[in-house]
Amino acid sequence: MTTPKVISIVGPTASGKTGLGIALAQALSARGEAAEIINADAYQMYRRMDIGTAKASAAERAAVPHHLIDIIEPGDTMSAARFQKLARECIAQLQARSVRPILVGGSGLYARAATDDISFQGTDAAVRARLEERAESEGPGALFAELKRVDPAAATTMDVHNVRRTIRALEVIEITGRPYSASLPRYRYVIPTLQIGLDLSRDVLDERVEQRTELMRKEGLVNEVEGLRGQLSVTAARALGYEQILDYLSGPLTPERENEAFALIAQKTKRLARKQMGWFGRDPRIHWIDAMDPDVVSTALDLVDRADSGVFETQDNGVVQPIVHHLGEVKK
RNA sequence: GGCUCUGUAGCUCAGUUGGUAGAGCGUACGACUGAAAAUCGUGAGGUCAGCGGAUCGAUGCCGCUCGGAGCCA
Repeated sequence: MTTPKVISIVGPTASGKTGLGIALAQALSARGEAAEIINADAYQMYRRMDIGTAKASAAERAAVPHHLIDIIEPGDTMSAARFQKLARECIAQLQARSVRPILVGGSGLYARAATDDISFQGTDAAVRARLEERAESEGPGALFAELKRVDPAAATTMDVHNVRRTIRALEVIEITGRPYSASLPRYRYVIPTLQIGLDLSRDVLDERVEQRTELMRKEGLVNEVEGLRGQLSVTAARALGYEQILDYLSGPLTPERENEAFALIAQKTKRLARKQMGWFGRDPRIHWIDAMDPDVVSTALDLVDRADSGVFETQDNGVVQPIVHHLGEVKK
């Protein structure tokens, strides 16, 4: 018998990924197959950032083991490359114990880093610092012009104003001596995986986002952020929800400003959901199921069985047309 | 009731010494490999509150109407 496929649950924020992951793990173990969860959500890796990142509750985590949650301090920074290493080690360890890994997370790049044919090229603080300095002194145009000269293919996938990505591309070229464009990722699994996407219409999603934002407020997001003030890394301070509350806390604490902060969080969360829909909607290998379906778990279980039997192999190699789904559909 | 200010994109506002308008945010669509809840690109959207007047021509000038804000009574 071959190793069962890794399950990766993806989809926009507030679509129910956490709940489905846990329910699926329980359903699998109910029929004698051990399964545990690996978090693939960039911000749930930070300790003490609980409410705003919508982590699984203590009870849920007691019911099914979770990995890669609460692994760094709020002052630290995660990266896709570091996550890739951690996630692959974790997958290997679980599989060695005959436990099926269920990846759960909405950070598209992270989910792909775990299972796809992507290799990160390393980084060099000195090289990066020099490039950043040049961007300051010579302007982003000069750097982009250089990228265009040394790696025209890479230059076409970005923009003059995107300094961050331009710097990264030049850094990789300098470190490896090869074009940045030589190592672009493809939609190809390196670890056999079944991706399950949770799909739902925009109006339902928007409503769920609003409810969840309100819930975060009631659960004490403001207090949580207040307790973390001054301890957050640049990255952690940009987390959705945290950035807005930090801004609120830096001014007069009026009810009006608090309302505005939460309205902004809901608005930006909806935008994040749309971005995630776009990112995941592009991957032809994802098998979409209706998040509102009362039988999501059995539908997902059925997908797992079919994936294990190999019927998706052709499609998951990107040969077949993507499955029809209604991600991004605007209800008339 | 009187005086002053004010009404421009979904929101906050620029602007035109009269030649039918812009920005930021939002929104839609898109790119994306070491911060990815990041970073960045493109587009849609406005009878410039309404009506009338003078003008070759009004969003801009004049008058009235309607709606805001403030001051004085």
